[in-house]
Amino acid sequence: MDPTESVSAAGPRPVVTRFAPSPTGELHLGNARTALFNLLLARHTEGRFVLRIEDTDRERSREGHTTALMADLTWLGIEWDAGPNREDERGPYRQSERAGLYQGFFAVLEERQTVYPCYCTPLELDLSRRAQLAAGRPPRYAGTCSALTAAERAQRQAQGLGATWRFRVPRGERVEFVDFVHGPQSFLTDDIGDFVIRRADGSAAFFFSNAVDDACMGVTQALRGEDHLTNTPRQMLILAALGLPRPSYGHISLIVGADGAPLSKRHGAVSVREYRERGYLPGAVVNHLFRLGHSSPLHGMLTLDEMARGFDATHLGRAPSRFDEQQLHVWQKDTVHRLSTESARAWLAPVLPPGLDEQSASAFVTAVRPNLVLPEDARAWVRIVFGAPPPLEPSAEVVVRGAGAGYFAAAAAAARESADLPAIVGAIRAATGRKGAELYMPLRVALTGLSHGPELAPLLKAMPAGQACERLARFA
RNA sequence: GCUCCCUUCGUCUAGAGGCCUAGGACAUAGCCCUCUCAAGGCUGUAACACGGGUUCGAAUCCCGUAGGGAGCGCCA
Repeated sequence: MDPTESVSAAGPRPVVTRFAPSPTGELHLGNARTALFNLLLARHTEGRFVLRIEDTDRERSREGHTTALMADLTWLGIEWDAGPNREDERGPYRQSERAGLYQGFFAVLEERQTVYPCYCTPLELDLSRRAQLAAGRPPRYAGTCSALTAAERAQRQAQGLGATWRFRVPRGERVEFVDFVHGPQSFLTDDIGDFVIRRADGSAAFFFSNAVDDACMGVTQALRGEDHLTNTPRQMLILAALGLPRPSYGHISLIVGADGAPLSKRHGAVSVREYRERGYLPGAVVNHLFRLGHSSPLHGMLTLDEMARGFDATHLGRAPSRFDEQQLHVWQKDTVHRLSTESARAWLAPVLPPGLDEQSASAFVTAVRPNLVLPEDARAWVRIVFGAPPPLEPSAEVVVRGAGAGYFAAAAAAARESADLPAIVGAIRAATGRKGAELYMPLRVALTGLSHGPELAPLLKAMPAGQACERLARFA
């Protein structure tokens, strides 16, 4: 089936996708990919992409995380049509501001008696779970409070026990749906315990708020992490009980580390922020994510628009994909090579010598950029170009000695006139008759201390006035 | 423990029973170009997790095994 086509009685509906993070931490690479794919899925047609902040857990949600999350998405170039800072009639887009709406739908469920109050304490529930696990059974809610009489409820309430509200899961039924990534799915309701949809403090729990919001916001495709796959029947049950439409669901596998284990701190950086701080560019990150768990006949660096055009939800992979930093490096290198001089200068600003004028900075950036992947790679070249004359590595020593004083006398004389490579090389050639590597290598080595590095001509131009001449004269 | 998901070159993947001697991209190796590195060009190495079926024919369908992952929360 084509998931980009959602058909209702009224005909094809425009696609609405969403990214619904909870602001309990930094934007994880896996979530960033989910956001990207949802954006692309919407943009592939003329659909809408919405950002919804799932901050119903007051203890763990922090406003700072929401701000950071949006900043990271924006940095990646992921822009939403509606969200916390772009409210419209379907909002508000923070769940913490939707309590009234949840209350309304909750009242419907209460009236239809598909929910009931549960007075079990966390301790009791924990004990029950352990006991079931120990007995080799699935740790499901035992149904202790499912058949309480009005009198029993009143009694518990009188004892001052707080109540959560559980959804009464029908017995002996089958919930089926077609996951647009994994294909047909079928679950037995008997495997699902009655679950909490309203916490003791009155707030809406995930299964409930998430499902209700998808319906209310007109979401047509819910593309999310595979960790939600087995939870989907619960949400379908809620939506069905409420008579609300459900989106079609698609679940993408999680991103794992190089060792195949779930991406975690021990793999190094896992958040978008960390990559940004290390100097990775958004285009590189996004191009890498685009290929993770998704295949496209398109090759090479793509813009978000090109990705959107080429995005194909039928080509979403089912297997977990590894986040391979080596592949990210390839995209990063490519991105760096394509930067305009101004952008490259800004990108390298943190490692450039303080107070360097714009023109010198541009010359430097132009010279070294082809050899960089990350800003830190430029540090060595900053030292070589702007610092004290670099010491010669042993092999370089040999090269310099082999060239002889006459070589460097000619070189220094020419360099005194200008930092123009052809002119300097021409003078040396005339004086020594050397050519090829014999001609160039002593020059490189005397100037940089190394036998490898960026092209000499731009490097020469990047050096402060008189620097080249000085370094060459050392060996004359 | 139970339920569910997953397994093709190093990596991302194409693959819907014969078009597969398994294709592509990146990585990698060699060569060319070249003052070195990078870039570019050319050529190469490299995979169907395993075992059984079904079939004239299986990467593809079925069963099992192994390995990985998720869910079963007053987290989302």
